[in-house]
Amino acid sequence: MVRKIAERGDAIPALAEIFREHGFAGASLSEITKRTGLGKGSLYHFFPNGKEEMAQAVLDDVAGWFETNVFMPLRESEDPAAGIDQMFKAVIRFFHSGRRVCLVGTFALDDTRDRFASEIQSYFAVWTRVLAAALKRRGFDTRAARETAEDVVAGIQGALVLARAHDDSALFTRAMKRLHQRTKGVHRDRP
Amino acid sequence: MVRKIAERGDAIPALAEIFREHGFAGASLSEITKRTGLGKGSLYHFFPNGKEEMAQAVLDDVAGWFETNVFMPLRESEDPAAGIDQMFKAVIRFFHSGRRVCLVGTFALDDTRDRFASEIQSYFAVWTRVLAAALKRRGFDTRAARETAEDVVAGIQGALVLARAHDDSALFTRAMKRLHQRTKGVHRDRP
DNA sequence: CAGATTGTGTACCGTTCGGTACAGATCCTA
DNA sequence: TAGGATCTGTACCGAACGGTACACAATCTG
Repeated sequence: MVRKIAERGDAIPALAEIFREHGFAGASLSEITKRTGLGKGSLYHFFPNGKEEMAQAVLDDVAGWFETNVFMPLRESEDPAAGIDQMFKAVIRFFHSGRRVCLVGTFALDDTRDRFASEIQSYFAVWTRVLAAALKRRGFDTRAARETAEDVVAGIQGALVLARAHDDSALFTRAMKRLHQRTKGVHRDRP
Repeated sequence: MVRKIAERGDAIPALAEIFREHGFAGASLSEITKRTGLGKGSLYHFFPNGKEEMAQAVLDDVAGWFETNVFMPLRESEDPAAGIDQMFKAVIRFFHSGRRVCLVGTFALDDTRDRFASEIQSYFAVWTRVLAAALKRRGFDTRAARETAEDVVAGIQGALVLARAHDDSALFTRAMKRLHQRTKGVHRDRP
């Protein structure tokens, strides 16, 4: 009757999706048991601190994914342009071309932020910092690199909001293309 | 014992703030009664359909504010640059320099969007459209106007996310300055 | 195979949830 | 000042909430 198959990590993708869809407050235990396939017993065995610990685990998982697939390429690519290319590829893949929302952004907007302030803060801070460094290596001066990095990270978050508001993933990919272009230096709005 | 002072509209600013802070799911009736000062009786007298109707009223109110303070200036200013100036002034004021979150953006991100899909969609659609028209009048060609408008609206939403993540309103005002600059035409990232 | 460790289902806890019912207070109109 | 319309506090509802307790099953270790 009992399945011993489950590991803690197996639940995390489902948990992530639930928090993305409903936010922290809206993610109910009943939905969590349903979608993870884990009963309350297992859930509280793996996450003794309940929902908060589940969300924490998801945030860690996201941070790890970004570290590997976004930050590391930005830091370690010999050619900074290649690192930035990889960043955009990874972002488009991770957010399912705008059909998937940013969990950290969602948490940042409501009072959930207070529970996970440092994780949320560092997610964006690290992203902005490593992107700015890559832009600098690419020839941007310090100030322009920092500003452009901020604009790009904000632009991605904003594009996710708009894409979801319009239920239009093409909007997202178009926005990514333009942001990518901006990382290449002088940019004209009026051709 | 009973105060007859209350009008439906009096509750809306408090309701808006509550939904901004907690999202739709997280906004509990107990907090709503506390912060509006209205008992359940009054609340359900003014909003027979409960929370959903309260949120609807708040969305209408926001739409009205933007119509007056953002969209109308963009549409009707003789000088489109002046209209855009007014837009940024209004946005900075409305969002309290980034200390206040966008209610519509918050709703857009989680499953609350499904309840208010058309209101959310049209908020962003109208904004983008009237801004693009102003940019066109300012000399942008059709395509650049549309793209820049999309980038600016997304940029504002993203800046709100980042400002709140970092609890840093200066980040928001800086971002607004740069977005404003972009509405003035050719733009350089690498000076 | 014994015994600890790990994982799981179920019943249950008190609390809070959104929402309803309704008597009565207050206000508006005439 | 009468009487209807509008507003409000309170008591209450069933359901769902997050979380706990615990017996027991599966697995791992020796």
